[in-house]
Amino acid sequence: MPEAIHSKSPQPRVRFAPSPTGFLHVGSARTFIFNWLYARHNGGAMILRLDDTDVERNTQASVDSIFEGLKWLSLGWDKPGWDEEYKQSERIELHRKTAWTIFEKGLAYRDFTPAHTGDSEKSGAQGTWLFNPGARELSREESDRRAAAGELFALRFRVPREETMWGQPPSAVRFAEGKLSVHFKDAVYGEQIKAAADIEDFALLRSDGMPTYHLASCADDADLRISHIIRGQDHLTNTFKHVLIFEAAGFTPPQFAHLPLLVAPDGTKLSKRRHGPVVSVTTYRDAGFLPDAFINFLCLLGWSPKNDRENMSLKELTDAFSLEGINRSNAVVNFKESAISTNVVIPALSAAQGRACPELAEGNLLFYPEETFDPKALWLNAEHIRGLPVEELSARLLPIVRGAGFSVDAEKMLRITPLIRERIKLLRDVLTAADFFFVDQLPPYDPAELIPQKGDAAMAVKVLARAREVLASVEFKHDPLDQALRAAAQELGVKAGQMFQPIRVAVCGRKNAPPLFETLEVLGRETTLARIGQATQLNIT
RNA sequence: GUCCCCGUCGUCUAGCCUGGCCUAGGACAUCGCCCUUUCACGGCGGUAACACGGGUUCAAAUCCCGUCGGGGACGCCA
Repeated sequence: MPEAIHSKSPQPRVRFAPSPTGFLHVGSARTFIFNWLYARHNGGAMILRLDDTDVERNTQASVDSIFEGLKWLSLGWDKPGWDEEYKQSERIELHRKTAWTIFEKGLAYRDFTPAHTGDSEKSGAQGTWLFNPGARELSREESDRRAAAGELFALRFRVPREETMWGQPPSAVRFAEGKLSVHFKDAVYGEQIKAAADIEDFALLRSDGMPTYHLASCADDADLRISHIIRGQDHLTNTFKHVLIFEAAGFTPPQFAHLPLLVAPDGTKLSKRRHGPVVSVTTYRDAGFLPDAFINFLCLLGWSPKNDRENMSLKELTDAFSLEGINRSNAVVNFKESAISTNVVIPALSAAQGRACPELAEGNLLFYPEETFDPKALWLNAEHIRGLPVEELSARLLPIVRGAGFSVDAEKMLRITPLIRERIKLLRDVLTAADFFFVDQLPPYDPAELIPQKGDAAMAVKVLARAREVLASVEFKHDPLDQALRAAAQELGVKAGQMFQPIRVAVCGRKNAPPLFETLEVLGRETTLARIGQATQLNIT
């Protein structure tokens, strides 16, 4: 895609800047989606940048996981290119340059105080700390001398403490009623004001010379000419610091839009550590969510088109999206807390199928029960599944069926698909909804299931015997089957339902299944007769 | 602790800015009925919310103040 954006251009440039310290979770995914939607709706550009300045915690596995998640979403991005990203770790010189520019203006200073040893780490309740005593007042000469002598220091931002500090204060810094304050306007949360006395002298460079997140982020956003920063609300208070950095470095701060947080049912924000794979994007993928359904679901958390529309395509979402539709209160992703710990029960699936699935039986695959997912996400996914053309749905189902160890050809799958389309919420449900189409031998079932409603064992035997005769000669097409079986029911003096039930159980191995005639049609005469034959051998009581 | 943000059915939300049309609308979930060869889909209906307390006003979910509750940020992490 050609670089056609000028700095004065009205076209927005947004970015998604995850830090690779874990898998991509649903909260980050939503941030990505909102940025993408904003860019697409306004004909702007979307940039991907890895904020990887934390060498301690970054892992390649995280990078891979993030890409895996984004790839599944299939939305893509514009810069630096598809499957490419900016890496903060490769732009450190730019960050340093920005820091020293601020320093030269006298808006940052060297702090030679040794780094915190980490004893008061957990408390997080320092509250009133603003700067280390003595560090701020150090003369430039003294500062230069100690630095030249090789003393370690952190570079700190000199947050304005008195009116005269900034010679010509930018509009973001105001003085009123004896108090200095920092201002910015958030597209979602409105006018934001914070007293400078409540902002500590945060670090720009660490004593090892590495930039901090605040510095790197702002320097990059300015350099990449980001016009709108759309991110989680957990950054709302940090934004005052960012505004200060932008102004001190001589940049115009971009527009900000903070998103309400996605929280767990207990109200706390989603955490990779606490909630684990339950909040991972790949978990949704593996369970059989359609990317567009997942996107649709996430969009509805914290944003509304305000017209009661819920089931929306990507195109509709793009057309409808606007920052004005974002609300301010946190949204709960309604998974069951119990799902967090019940994620290693794959044998249950095989058992339900009554068949050993080579891969699954190993017990290595994780299985997430339905409660892992928000009911609304499940419903939306089912809606999207029903909205898919049969060919496409079938093509998506095929690899799942094969992956579970069954062999089906595409043609048969295409005939099965319409029969289960309205009966599955997740793509993986194909394994439990259509299993009897795939196996040669039906798993054992309770013979009592063969007994029809308001009937007895004798009726089941009678029905099965007659069905066998009828099905031996009738054409295996919906209408002829329908007529023949109904006629047989009448002959036997049983209700249609009482006729169909034993047959259904005999061929499907259970009571709940797709419509009978369509099922028989796909199964074919041979399999049908074999299964009914087997049923008649059972001891029905 | 300090600062910031938020508070409408169980959940996601509309309404709030520009008070009256709100005896608060929709969706999911849940319950019941209908359709029906089972299940599902679909249709119809039910239960269910303006956190609380004061103001302002003829009139407040909507405006103001307070209380309580929840969340977030306060690091040489991001």
